[in-house]
Amino acid sequence: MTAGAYTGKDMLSIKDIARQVGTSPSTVSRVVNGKAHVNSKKREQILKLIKETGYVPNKAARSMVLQRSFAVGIVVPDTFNLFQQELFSIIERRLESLGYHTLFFFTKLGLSNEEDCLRRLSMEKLDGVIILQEMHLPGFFEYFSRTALPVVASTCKYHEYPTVGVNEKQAAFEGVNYLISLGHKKINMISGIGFAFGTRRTEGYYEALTFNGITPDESRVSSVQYYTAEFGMYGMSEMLQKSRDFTALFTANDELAIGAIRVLRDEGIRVPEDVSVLGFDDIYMSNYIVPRLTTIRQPINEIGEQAALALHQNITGVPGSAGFDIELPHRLVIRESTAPLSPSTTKAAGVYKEIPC
Amino acid sequence: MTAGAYTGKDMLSIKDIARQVGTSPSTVSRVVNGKAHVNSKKREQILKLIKETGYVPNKAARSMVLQRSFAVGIVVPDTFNLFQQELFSIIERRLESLGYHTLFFFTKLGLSNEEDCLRRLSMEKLDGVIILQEMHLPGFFEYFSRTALPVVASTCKYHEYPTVGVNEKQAAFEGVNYLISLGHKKINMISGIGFAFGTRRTEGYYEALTFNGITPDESRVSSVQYYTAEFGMYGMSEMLQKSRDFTALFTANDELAIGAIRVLRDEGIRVPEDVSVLGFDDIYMSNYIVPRLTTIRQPINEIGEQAALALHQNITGVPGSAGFDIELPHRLVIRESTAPLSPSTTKAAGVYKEIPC
DNA sequence: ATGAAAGCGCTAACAT
DNA sequence: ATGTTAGCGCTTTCAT
Repeated sequence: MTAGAYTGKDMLSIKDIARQVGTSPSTVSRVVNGKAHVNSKKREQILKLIKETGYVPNKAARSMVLQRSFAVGIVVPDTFNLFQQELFSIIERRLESLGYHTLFFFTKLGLSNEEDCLRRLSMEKLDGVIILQEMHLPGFFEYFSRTALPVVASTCKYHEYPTVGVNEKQAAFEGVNYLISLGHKKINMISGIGFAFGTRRTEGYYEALTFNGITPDESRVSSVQYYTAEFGMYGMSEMLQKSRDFTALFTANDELAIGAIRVLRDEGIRVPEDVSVLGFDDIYMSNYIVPRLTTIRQPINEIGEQAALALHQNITGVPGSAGFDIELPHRLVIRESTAPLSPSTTKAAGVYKEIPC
Repeated sequence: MTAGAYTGKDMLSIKDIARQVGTSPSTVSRVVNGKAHVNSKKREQILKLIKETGYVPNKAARSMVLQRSFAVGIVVPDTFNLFQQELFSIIERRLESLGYHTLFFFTKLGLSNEEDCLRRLSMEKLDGVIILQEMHLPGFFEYFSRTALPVVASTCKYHEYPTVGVNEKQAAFEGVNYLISLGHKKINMISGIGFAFGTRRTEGYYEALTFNGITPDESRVSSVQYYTAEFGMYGMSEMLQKSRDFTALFTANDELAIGAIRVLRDEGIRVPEDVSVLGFDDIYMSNYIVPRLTTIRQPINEIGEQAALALHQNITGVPGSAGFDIELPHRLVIRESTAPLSPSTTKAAGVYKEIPC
């Protein structure tokens, strides 16, 4: 079998390097992997040749003997919202700097879709997995356990694996509490279905009301199918048809808020003069839209950073690093979409100071 | 060397399956790969066992003997804008359905960063590469040529490789032409540096002016560092300090437009009553912000679809498929951020009908 | 139709 | 310090 059989992938191997220097593959391997026990003159020589020829070790071969892939999987929902997209970018970069490749696993809701995802995931000998959505197929957990695969969840909780994120319920609680402190009592909420984060945020909403002696009213809460601006519009439209008797709105994420504001505007309802709107996440756009969105900020950089790091530590077995949940601080970012109840006020009052970004 | 040496990754191999069925690895391999020449009874038996045990072939091993990775790389700029993020998602999904994994390669501007990117890229025996930004390091092209790696560019042009996207210059031309048809003559532009797409769109702007007998004025054009809302704000602020004598603005992408509108608002300048704003890309958000953005739509789904498909065809060597640029139709989407020059008019006039999304 | 054997490029254990 | 050897899991001739 000669080289001619291949389609031009004339990549040179460790043997080629060894031969050209007049040494053995083992020595070259030692040099490539920065190991000791190699004559420094020979080392220089090899390094030089590697640079000249542009030799790079074949990952598949390495992967095979080392029994690892240098790749981590990241499981993301098919409904990949802006916050998750931003988070993914951060995690990906951090992982990359730690020497991993990131393999994407989009998953649609539904067991059969998850099955497909698991099948693909298990073909790779992944070094670890980061999860941005809860999976419901038992096979996942079985696979993770059986293969003792390091797993960390982020912005969601998955079995006993460590998770990094904010305390969403508490954050929502504080956000709604702020709305109440502004004088609002008739506070509606738009949430979504399918993911637990919507539920946790809704719980915070209910608790804040109860805590302040306001009787929660389920008819004030609407759950839409996806956490998108489009569905924020649907949710708001539907809500307005039922009743206009509310002065504030809390949405489970910023995209829903953006859609809701859109409908409010179209209906001639002013934000924040007539209705205050509070989002969650603080996606990049929230600071640029009209009106600038008041929202609960997740420290996305830290979350991504910590998630990547936690996984890395789990993979490399840093002692004492495994198994701990990391709760990062959220922050209420007060901008222009919320205002005191008083109908004459135009802007968010000076009681609360804007927290610098 | 017994199994106990491993860290719990007790994955079974093709040999295990073979032994349990009482046959040879070759036969199992044939079954797994759906090849002929295997007794149908034995085939069933093997298939059954595979399902029961959850056996999946080891990709690294396959990769090694097949001399391919089943992975395609996608090179994206470090400044990963919303349009590119959306496009990436689409491409990733399509590629996934074609049986590839997608490996991310973020690249910062600058030769040394590109070098690093190339080094990582060449470690994988990629089946192909999709490029969303021009690379300037000659090493890339050398590597692609030498290894005869299938490459397709999207939303950018790279050497002689096929590209899929819209005719940006023409699209910008038409957009600005629309602004002019609305009566605008004093049309400013905010573009960005670093990527050729900004240049192409700027060219279209200049040509439209010239075409309509308006003398281009370089002081009306400002180039900012990044194509983000934040820099759209910077660009607009700077512009306003120089002169308020313009009635329309064209931005090189939607995010710049969003930032520019933000500043206009803050300055009490109404959009579109005082200044019409036209974007480019039609990112998801553009249809939900206040005011809804008039913009030039790139058919993002088709672009992603075609890019993935073109690469796949190049990889599998579909005859006659290689080397052709695919130009997809753009479309001016008229929403609320543009209006006729007449200062009394509030909304985009009825001359142009809104094109349905 | 099936099995034996070679080999993909690399690393690690074992000699020397 | 360095080379030899075995083997990671798979596919693919080549026999049979």
